[in-house]
Order: sequence, then structure tokens, then C-alpha cells
Amino acid sequence: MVTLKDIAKEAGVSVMTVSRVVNKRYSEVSDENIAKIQSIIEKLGYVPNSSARSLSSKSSKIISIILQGSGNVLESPYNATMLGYIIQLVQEYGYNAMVHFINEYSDVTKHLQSWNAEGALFLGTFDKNIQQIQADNKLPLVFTDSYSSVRQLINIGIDDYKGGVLAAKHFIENGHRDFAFITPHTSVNQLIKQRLKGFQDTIETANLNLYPEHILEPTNMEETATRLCSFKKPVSAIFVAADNSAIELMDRLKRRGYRIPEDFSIIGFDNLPISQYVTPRLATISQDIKQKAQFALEVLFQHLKKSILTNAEYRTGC
Amino acid sequence: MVTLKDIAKEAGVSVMTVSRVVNKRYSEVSDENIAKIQSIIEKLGYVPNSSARSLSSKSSKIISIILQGSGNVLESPYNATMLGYIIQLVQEYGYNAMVHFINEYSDVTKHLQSWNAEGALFLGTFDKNIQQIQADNKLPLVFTDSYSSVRQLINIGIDDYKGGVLAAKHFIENGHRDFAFITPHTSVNQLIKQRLKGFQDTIETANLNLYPEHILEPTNMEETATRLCSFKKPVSAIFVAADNSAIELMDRLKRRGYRIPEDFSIIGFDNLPISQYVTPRLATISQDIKQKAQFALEVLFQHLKKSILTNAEYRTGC
DNA sequence: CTGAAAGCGCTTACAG
DNA sequence: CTGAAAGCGCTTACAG
Repeated sequence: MVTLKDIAKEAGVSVMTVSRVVNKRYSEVSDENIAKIQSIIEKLGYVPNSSARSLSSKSSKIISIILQGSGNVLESPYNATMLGYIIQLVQEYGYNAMVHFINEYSDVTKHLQSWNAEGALFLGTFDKNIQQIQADNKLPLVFTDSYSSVRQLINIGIDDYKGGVLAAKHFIENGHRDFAFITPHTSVNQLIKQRLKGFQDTIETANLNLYPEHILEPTNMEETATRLCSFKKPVSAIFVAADNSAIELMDRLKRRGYRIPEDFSIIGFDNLPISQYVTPRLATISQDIKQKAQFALEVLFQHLKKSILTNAEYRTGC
Repeated sequence: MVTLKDIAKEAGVSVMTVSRVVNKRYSEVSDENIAKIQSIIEKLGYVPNSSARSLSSKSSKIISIILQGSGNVLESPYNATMLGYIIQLVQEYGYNAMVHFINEYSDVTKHLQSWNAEGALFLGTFDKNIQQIQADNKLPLVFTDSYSSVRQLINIGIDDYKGGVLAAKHFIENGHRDFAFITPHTSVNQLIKQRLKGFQDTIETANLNLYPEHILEPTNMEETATRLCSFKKPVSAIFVAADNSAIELMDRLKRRGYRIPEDFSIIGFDNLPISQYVTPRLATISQDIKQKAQFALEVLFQHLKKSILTNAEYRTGC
């Protein structure tokens, strides 16, 4: 491994002079030395040791990306797409992405402190633990899709309530009167509840009803399909709060001989690419994942620069 | 930040004694001190500094995962699923996952050396640069889906050739005589060529033909659909070497009024969950992504332990 | 069983 | 413009 010392010896200067060149502090070094040192760096293939840098400068150039959930969380296209954009952007900002899948919340602090991460980005549901995480970690923390009531919080989300409103309006305008709401496989969190609330409020404003027994939290889509088809008061309009689940449900219903959208009209959420390849195309509430990632990183680096933690709440449309 | 020194002072011992407890070298410390130190660690919430460890011990506990490709590579369900399993496993082994998206191959060395990664795992096409990467980095490197001719190489792949054979056999057994082969959107690499070769060889062994003009490398599926429908010698059996692309093509053909499988029979590759939710269900060559990830990590850690780099080639069935 | 010394590769802060 | 000193938090290697 080539070190500053090796370069210094070869160039006949001190390590400090080499360090200055490596860090592009050119105004502090003579042109002659800059040229000489750069050519030696090139020749020897010097790569700075990030651990040493992190240790001495307290700046690790690491952004931790923390995903909550069970099993392979990247099987969810939403998580995968979001994570992909985030890593791309972290790299563009000149940082390194360390990815952690989390179950125990105490692990968050462990990971962040252990690597001296400069900032962290959270995907998934952390609502109940945000306060603790914030108390333990004094670095910029950006949450996504959170509905925590913590006041001092940076969150990037969409207007999930409005998503529910849009779904309900669409159904009502198309003459539907009997609705169901299906939560996705993932845990039922505040985000889902917001979508439900927007849906429900809009239905009730139109003097219609979303019956409690028509709100399902499936663990199993096959069973959900069975229940949907055996309601005493049949429904015609189904809002499934995530495309994945909507597509699976649609498949089950079709295999039972029901026609979509004649027998059941379905609206999903996310507008994943795949929702356009099923038959019929899935109607869905769209959200711009790329923009969400961009926002999240912008805010993160803004706070990283300023080192000021202020309250912030950002929501984009859908 | 709490350090070894803080704990040592509080416990009235040297940092070495604390270090031994932190590293669970209990046989070297008195029971009394173990208990005392552990309780202080707990009380103060001590987390070891990984940079310092990495610097002094040369063991970073970092596995770099390197993805090649352009744009958001995690929009590919294959990449996302694979990465998800890999990260899960890296964590289970007690290591940390650093993820890098790569375009320039020189960046590989930069990243690996900079963080003193203990091992690296590669997703995507690196064939032409494997030799260089290996020469520059003396740590266990595990490639996936590679068909490099480099002799000293650890690779985890499936039998892509056999995948092509299976597709051809299925078509032939079902009476098809006119075939097309479509490469996926991604770059045409050796892996795709193997699938093609297996397909082509099997067709020719059956005294049938896969005409060169029926092998398409689409940049645009709409255009591909147009070309498929305007062949002078029409085809009935289409092998698309990735599910994503197969599903998109199927959609285009259906929208033009063609019936699947009556007008065109299609086989994909990967058996992604989504292939079972399109109508009709996509016939596809299955590969076990989870098992591939498990193999990859097993081999990586095997070599990490032994610190011996031997030749190895692993292929699972499909 | 315990600890003092040296060092990992870098940066900060200072003196010149 | 340049460099010697000290230190970041830990581990290795040794002495006792």
C-alpha cells in the first residue's frame, strides 16, 4: 500500500506538502512541487486511506442508508428504485454509501457511530423510534415517508392523504358507490393510514360509505380475494395502497373469473413500471421516486453543510 | 464520543484491558474486570470506532459490492433482488456493506483501496477488466455471471447455455419451427451470448434454423415489435433473454392485437415474481437468485478466512 | 492477568 | 511556501 510517506520520500518533501497536493490545496504549494508530487502519485497509484482520514479529520465521507423491514427489502420495487437513486446521488456528491438493513433500532446508533457517518437517510417505518434515534445521533438525519409527530424532524414524503382523495374521486366520478380499501403486505403504518384517511374522508364527503368491514389488512392475497368476493354488501371499487399488492390481487381475481374493470375496478399506488404491463393496465396514483430521492439528498447535504438542524417538512405532489 | 480511554479511566484500568473485553478476549481478563468494564460500556453507550480499528488492525469489516451499469441499476429487479440478499448475508456474517455504482473501471481500485475493503462482490459485466481489477487488488474478489476467459477467477453463475437449450427444447417440443432471439435492453455480454448459443445449437441439432436476421438487439421494444411482425419468414417462437424485456415485448404485441401464445409464443429468463402476474403468465427459465447470493458469500468468506486465492468456478442449475 | 510503548495513515494547528 | 509535532482511537507485540 502506497502512503503519503512513500510519496514524500520519493519527492524529497514532507508528508504535509504531499497532503496539501492530495487535497488540492494548491495555493499552499509551489507549482514545481505540485507537478512533481502529482506525477509521483500517478506513477505509484496512490489512493488515500479513508479510515485514516476519517480518524484524524472527523469527516468520514460516509452517508448511511438505513432500510427497515423484514426479509429481502429490495424485493420491493419501491425500495429498490429509491435506494438506487439515492446511491447514485450520494456518489455524485462525492460521498460513499453504506447500506444497513435494520430490525433492532439500537443498531441504528451502533452503525452510525461506528463508522462516524456524516449523515443518514432512512427508508421504511421508524415512527416510534425517531425521537430516540435523533437523541442518540447528532448528525443530519433525513427520514422518508414518515408521519412521526416529532416536531424537530426532516422528512421527505408525498401527500399521501391527497393520494387517497384522488383515488376516491376517480371512483366516485366513474359512478362507483361501493368501496374497499386494502393495505399492502407491509406493516400498516401512518403512511397507509393517511392514504386510507384521504380515501375515506372523500367518500364520506360525497355522502357515501366505506364500511369498516371493507377495510382489509391482508397477510395473504388469496384469502383477501376470497373475502372480497364474499362481502354481504358487494363492492365494485378497490383501492390497494401499493402497486405490488394491487397487481397480485388483480391476478387472483382474474383467475377466479372476474373481469377487471367490469366486476371490480382497482386503483393502485406508486405507478411502478410494471403496473403498465399487466392486463388491463393498472390505474394507479403516481409518485415521482426520483424526485423524492433528489429532494432527500438535497436537504441532507444542505444540513450537512450548515451543520444546523432545523425543523423541516417537505412533501411533493402525487 | 465515548472512547476506550474514557472507559479505562472510569474503570481504573488500562485501555488494553478494556480493548480485550470489547473484543471478547475474556480469557485474558479477570472476571471482576470483565463485569466492571461491561457495565461501564453499557452505561456510557460505547461503540467502537471502526475507522480506528481498520487503521490499526488492517481489518475493515467492509465488503464492497460493485454494480456496473448505467442509470439506476436497481430498477432492474434482478439486480435489486440480488443486492438485497447480498446485503442481508454480509450483515449476517458480521460485516458491513458498502455499495458502489461504477462506470470507470479505475474507480474499482480506488474504492477498494480507499476503504481497505476485505472482499468485493461484483454484479454486472466486467469481463474485459477483470484481469486488471485482479492485478490491482489483492483481496478476495467474487464475480457473478461472468464469462471472462481469465483462468484465475472466482465466479458465481448459472448454466446460461443450458437455459438457452431448455427454451429451444420447449419450443420444439411444442411444434414450433420458426424462432427469434431477443437480447434484453442491457448490453450484450457473454452471458447473453451463452443463452443465445444454447438456444441456437439446440435448434440446429434438431435440423431447424435460427436465422441471423431473427436475432435482434433492441434499443427500443416498440421498434422490435414492429420488426418482429414484419419478418419475411414469420416466427412463432420468441426467446427473450430477460423477463423484464419479455414482459415489455409481450405488452407491445398484445396492444397490436396479437394473441399470446397463439400468434407468438414467448419464453423469458429469470422467473421474476412479476412474470407470473402478466396475462398470460410468462413462460420463463428460472434461476434461484437467493441461492446465487448465498453461494457468492459462502465462497467469498471461505477465501477471506483462508486468505488463499485459488481458481474456482461455480455454476448452479436453472 | 495487566499495561506501557509504538504505530496504523492521515490531518490540524502551529512555527518559521 | 514548508515542515515538525501532536493526536485521532484503536491494536499489535512485548514485558512483566
